[in-house]
Amino acid sequence: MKIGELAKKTDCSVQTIRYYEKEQLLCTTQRSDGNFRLYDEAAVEQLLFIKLCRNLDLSLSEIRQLLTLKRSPGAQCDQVNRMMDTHIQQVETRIQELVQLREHLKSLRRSCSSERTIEQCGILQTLTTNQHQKR
Amino acid sequence: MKIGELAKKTDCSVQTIRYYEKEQLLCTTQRSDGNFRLYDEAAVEQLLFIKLCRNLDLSLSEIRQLLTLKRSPGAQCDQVNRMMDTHIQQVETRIQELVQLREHLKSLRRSCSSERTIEQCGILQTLTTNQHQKR
DNA sequence: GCTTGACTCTATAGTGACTATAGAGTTTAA
DNA sequence: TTAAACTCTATAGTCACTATAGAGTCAAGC
Ligand SMILES: [Zn+2]
Ligand SMILES: [Zn+2]
Ligand SMILES: [Zn+2]
Ligand SMILES: [Zn+2]
Repeated sequence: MKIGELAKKTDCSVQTIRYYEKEQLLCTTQRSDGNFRLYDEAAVEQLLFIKLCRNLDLSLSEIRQLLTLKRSPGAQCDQVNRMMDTHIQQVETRIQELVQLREHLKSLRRSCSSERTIEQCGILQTLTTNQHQKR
Repeated sequence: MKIGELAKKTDCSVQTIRYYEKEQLLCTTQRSDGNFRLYDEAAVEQLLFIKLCRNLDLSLSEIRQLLTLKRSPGAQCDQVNRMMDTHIQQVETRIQELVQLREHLKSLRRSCSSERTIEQCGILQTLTTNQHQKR
């Protein structure tokens, strides 16, 4: 199948597929006489695997590592598990940061009502006067 | 003061300051004889304002809008408030996405223990076999 | 055989918010 | 005077794409 069909089957843009090839995540083994990329079912599966990993927010470099590991079936799981643990930890950290940010934003938002002018704006005042608290 | 001193005072890198100038967030009004940028206390305050906004994850474009608003003190607060509300909503959405992602990652992680080989890896199996569930 | 349209190719630039160079010029202190 | 420390501009890199431009390929219909 040609790249357009692979794109449709995997719900992935044609440019993205070519980008993954450039990034060594998906190699095109065959080309047609007219130099068109040709793919088989294994390519569909590999691309779907990549998509699932991207949905888990794994980076392309992490996915590349996973694909390499998949090709050495005798190896131990440690590396996969460590990657997952690190990844989960990063997501956890980001959630905590965002929760704090949300509370900060909400309290800032409470310092202003719509009827005011910019001059009296609690939000801008807070953001500005904080700067003068040098002690 | 020169750019290095401004950088130290605001805990901001020299390149970032120059970048903000290029992005019209901080204009350099004066230059020395040797073409060095010169700043005053107002620049320190503006840069600190920008930093506070960045800590709130506001985009440079949003900060540019806030700076413009700050310069028209008679205007109403609506625009500021709308920006904050939108921003809070986006943070909220992102938190929910990440919480779901975390749960997904955790359940995936539970499908494997370190003693296994890649061949038996529950994580890789889940990511791979999902692809065959075409119905 | 020819045209039209849909597809594909490569190469390049853009996104956002920086960071990191290279290669030049300026200032300051010893 | 010379060395170090600073500054200047311009350019490229980061990440995971997305969007062009300009060319070539292919299949159907006339
Ligand atoms: Zn990761
Ligand atoms: Zn306000
Ligand atoms: Zn925003
Ligand atoms: Zn495993």
